Amino acid sequence: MSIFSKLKFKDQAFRLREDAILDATTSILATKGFDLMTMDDVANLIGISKPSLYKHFKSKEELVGAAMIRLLDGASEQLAAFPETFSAKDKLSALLEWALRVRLDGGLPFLPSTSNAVREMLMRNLKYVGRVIKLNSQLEKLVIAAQKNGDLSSKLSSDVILFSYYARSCDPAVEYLQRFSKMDTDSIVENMLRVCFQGLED
Amino acid sequence: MSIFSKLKFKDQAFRLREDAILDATTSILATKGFDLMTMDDVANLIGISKPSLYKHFKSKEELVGAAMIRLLDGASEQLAAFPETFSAKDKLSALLEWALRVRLDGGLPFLPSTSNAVREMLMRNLKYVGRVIKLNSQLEKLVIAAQKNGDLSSKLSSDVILFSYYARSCDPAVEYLQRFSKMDTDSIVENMLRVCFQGLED
DNA sequence: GTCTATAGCTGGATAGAC
DNA sequence: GTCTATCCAGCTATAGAC
Repeated sequence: MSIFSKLKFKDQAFRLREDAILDATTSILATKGFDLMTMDDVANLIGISKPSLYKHFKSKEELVGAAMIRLLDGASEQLAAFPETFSAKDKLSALLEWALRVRLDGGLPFLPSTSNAVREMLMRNLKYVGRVIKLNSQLEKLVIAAQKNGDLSSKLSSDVILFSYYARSCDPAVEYLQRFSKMDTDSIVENMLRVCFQGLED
Repeated sequence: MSIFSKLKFKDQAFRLREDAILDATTSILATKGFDLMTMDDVANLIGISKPSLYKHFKSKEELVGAAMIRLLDGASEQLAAFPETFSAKDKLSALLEWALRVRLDGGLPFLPSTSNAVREMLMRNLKYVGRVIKLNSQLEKLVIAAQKNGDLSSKLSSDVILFSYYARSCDPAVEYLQRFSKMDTDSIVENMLRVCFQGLED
């Protein structure tokens, strides 16, 4: 028992600390973005020194990659947990709602939407790319199924729908509404979903 | 004549060079973003030295501010040039189309959408803020008029519509479609406009 | 006004003591 | 594994020669 439990305990503590590091990283990424986030920021926020941080993640790229992977895994979990009674469009809507709430709660947007450099960096991270491909193929199937149902427009190609769907998960209108209007979280989410699926007309 | 024309000539050459600098700045901003754009990048692209660049713009912030101001002025010009036969919604649609085409042609997105730091920097630029306020008030009036017409939804607050409209002008789906699909510029614009106003359903 | 050269600073990453 | 101290590259901005 002794050795194994000790290892296990160490491993647990290690994982807990890594999770704390990723929490800090996520929070800073969400506010400052990749370029302005420094390793000192992360280390200071959790009260360790920079070299200690580098014992856990050997580069800034790897650290950010790990945070993004955790986010994608969260999305996959959500998707898997939706009841089978949900239609394809229900699932897409519910997942977008989850992503918007994560962001409104100080979390990350899915996509490094503006920065080519960040996207390219992530695309060199095989683990991350694997997660993206898996999630993307699931969502693509949902889009196509919803189009067959008539729940999403058949006048649009599935590419257009899928990319626009991704874009809504990191729509800057969310932050503008949070900052400049008096709307509460639920109203913002409700309105963003409506705009996504019904558009600005009607 | 001599003195005046000489001054005028110098002034003209100066303006031409400034325009070239702003073109270079715009192009680099569009690809690398603010944080990764260096003053060396700008100077090298137009073949002058960095100190010469600083003779024209006394800081990176001022340079980027000037580029953004020129962009906003372009938008205002467009808006003023639309025929009076256009409805409020026609104008909003045509202006969004113009913005999307500018971006597809390698230009800047309107908003520093992701980066708080860039937005805050711009908000310290009074000239820029003045342009934003002016354009915003024009667009707000158009939105409200279009809602009265029934051309835009009255179930949404004008804030939600306006912020979502801004967001569409820097929608990352544009770049994704340009990069990963085989669609041509006109099709991308057409689809983006449709998604903006009609949404993903229908 | 244009350049070369450099100051001054910041941030990613590491050496080496404990 | 943790820290202090430091290296080194790259960037903004400027001094000073021509």
